[in-house]
Amino acid sequence: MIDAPALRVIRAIDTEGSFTAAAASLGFTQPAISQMVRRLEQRLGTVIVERRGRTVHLTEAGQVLARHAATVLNALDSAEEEVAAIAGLRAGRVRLMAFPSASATLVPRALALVKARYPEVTISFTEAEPPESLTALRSGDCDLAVAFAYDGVDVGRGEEDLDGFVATVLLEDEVRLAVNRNHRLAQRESATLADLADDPWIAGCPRCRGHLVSLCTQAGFAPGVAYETEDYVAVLGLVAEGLGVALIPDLILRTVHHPEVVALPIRPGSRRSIIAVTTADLGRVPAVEATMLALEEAARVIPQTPTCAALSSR
Amino acid sequence: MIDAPALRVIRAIDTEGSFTAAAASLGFTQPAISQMVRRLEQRLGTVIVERRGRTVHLTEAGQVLARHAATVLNALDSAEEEVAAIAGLRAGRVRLMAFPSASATLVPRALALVKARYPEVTISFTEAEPPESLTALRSGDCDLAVAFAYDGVDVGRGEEDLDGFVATVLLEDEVRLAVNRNHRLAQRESATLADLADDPWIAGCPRCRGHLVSLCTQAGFAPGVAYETEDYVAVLGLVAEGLGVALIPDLILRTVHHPEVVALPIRPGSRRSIIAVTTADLGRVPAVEATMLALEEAARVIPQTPTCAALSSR
DNA sequence: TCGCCGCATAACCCCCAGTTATACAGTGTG
DNA sequence: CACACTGTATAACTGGGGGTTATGCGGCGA
Repeated sequence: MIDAPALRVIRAIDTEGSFTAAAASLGFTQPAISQMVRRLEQRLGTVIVERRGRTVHLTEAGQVLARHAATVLNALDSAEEEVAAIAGLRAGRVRLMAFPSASATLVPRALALVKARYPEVTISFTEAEPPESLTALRSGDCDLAVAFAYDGVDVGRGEEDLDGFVATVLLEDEVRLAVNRNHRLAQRESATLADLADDPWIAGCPRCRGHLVSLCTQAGFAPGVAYETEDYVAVLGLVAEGLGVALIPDLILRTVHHPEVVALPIRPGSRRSIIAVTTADLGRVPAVEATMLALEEAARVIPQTPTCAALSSR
Repeated sequence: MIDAPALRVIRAIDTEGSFTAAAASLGFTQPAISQMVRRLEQRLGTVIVERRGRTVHLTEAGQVLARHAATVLNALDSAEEEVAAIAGLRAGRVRLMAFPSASATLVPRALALVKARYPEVTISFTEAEPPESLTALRSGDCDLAVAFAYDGVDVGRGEEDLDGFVATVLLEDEVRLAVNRNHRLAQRESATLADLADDPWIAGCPRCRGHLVSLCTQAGFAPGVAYETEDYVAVLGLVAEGLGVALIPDLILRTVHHPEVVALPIRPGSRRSIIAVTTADLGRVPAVEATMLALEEAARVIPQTPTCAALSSR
């Protein structure tokens, strides 16, 4: 019935005082205005402008329209501006979730990068292990998740999508064996899991434990899990006390050092991929995209751990 | 860029939860919604809805649009409603101007009629003699004027328009001669102006005075104007005191009676037309039109004064 | 009285926004 | 595990709304 262009015309007529001037101010020709007014009048069933000789004036109905025109056009303008701000990274919000050990270096660095480039973009950050973060992503409570996948089993690898998600590999994280420095294997250059078939094991998060069991099974034994904790600092503490051995991603060992603990490469090598996950649509939201790029950039600064191949050729 | 239909669609998607449901609720087909969203997205340069499997959700930008959609659509709705109210005579304002003696019966009756039929229509009323009321009409300060025209000389007659105005004759008002009941002509059935060439005259408003002079000139003399007042009650008072004679419209004599005053028909008869004047555009404004009709109806209740022809045949 | 300025109208035309038809993807269920 | 159901995306087509140019007409000022 009434549309925005019509209101713009009404407003222009009101302020300019003539059809011709209104047309000029809107970039139209004069007949366009005449027709627009006529259409609107016969649609509304009442006169909205009073043609008095060479000048035109709004009738009461026209003034009603002009009054509401301000509201409507202002709202449209601010909507457009706000969306443009989001599109232009002058605004926007990203709900980021990452697993605890990514929170240590990768995420803070990426957050800093985004904040430096786009100060108006706000990123809310929640720690969560991959299963929860992916659930949150699925349910719409999260825009971008930093997760990890062990050796391509847990979730898809590379640029592939998992369950409709889009995942980008940020970096590869070599899994190492953590033993007490007095452990019988502490001086070795590397170890196989079979060497530790009888040691008590300390398991991390459920997925990590799953990975541990899987690797040990491949090595021909079932690990005796003596302790279980999601906190890697605690894991290191347990190892430091000589209470057991553990598999710990290299990324953790770079941030949490412990003098009593020695980290050995394992053979065959095992890695986890640290990935950024989002949906195809959210990946195209500017703020999310920018955060994604910042994560990739932050990951690039952290040197990749030597690959299994490079390790064995040493 | 952003238009009202698009906002309607966004809102529907938000509330309905799917394109199909939104389409159904708006009476569109599903592809229409798909295309609309796509268009909007590429126009705005950002993603608006996140397609997650079988369900869709608004992104941050989409939520911004949905939020403003409420403002815009509400404003449009209320604008439409207000205009419809004006068009349907459930609202509206008429600025009416009438000359003093019309205010006595004609206008009050018309106002009452309008108020009874359309209680929500408000009529503001200002007394003004024809020249001022027509000026106000021309300048936009008045929507409808009740004026008078002496014998088709002052302003156009009948349905003709004067200066782009539209005039409708409400009633014909016979001009009579008012004399003191002791006047030498008081017992006559009628009089000619020539009979009163030597009497002192009492003149009314400027236009009335003009008319008096014009009639007397036709009768071959120049009237001696002893008193001049715009107030017809005062005119009658002067006549009652025997201070002079006056020409007074019949309409006045019907409302203001004075025992000392006798009103005689004059020969040749002279009348003034009481007309309702507005512009072509304003005449199509429902409230103005309704008031105009009410004026005509009110005039019909007041019996026409006998015409000059009927009088002379008596 | 003439000329300029501004609105109205007619004829034309293009593009946008719908429609139908159909393919494709995700999600439960036998 | 496959199938059916439900929902979105895409393609091709079509109609009409809304703009343009050209022209007429009326009011206002010099």
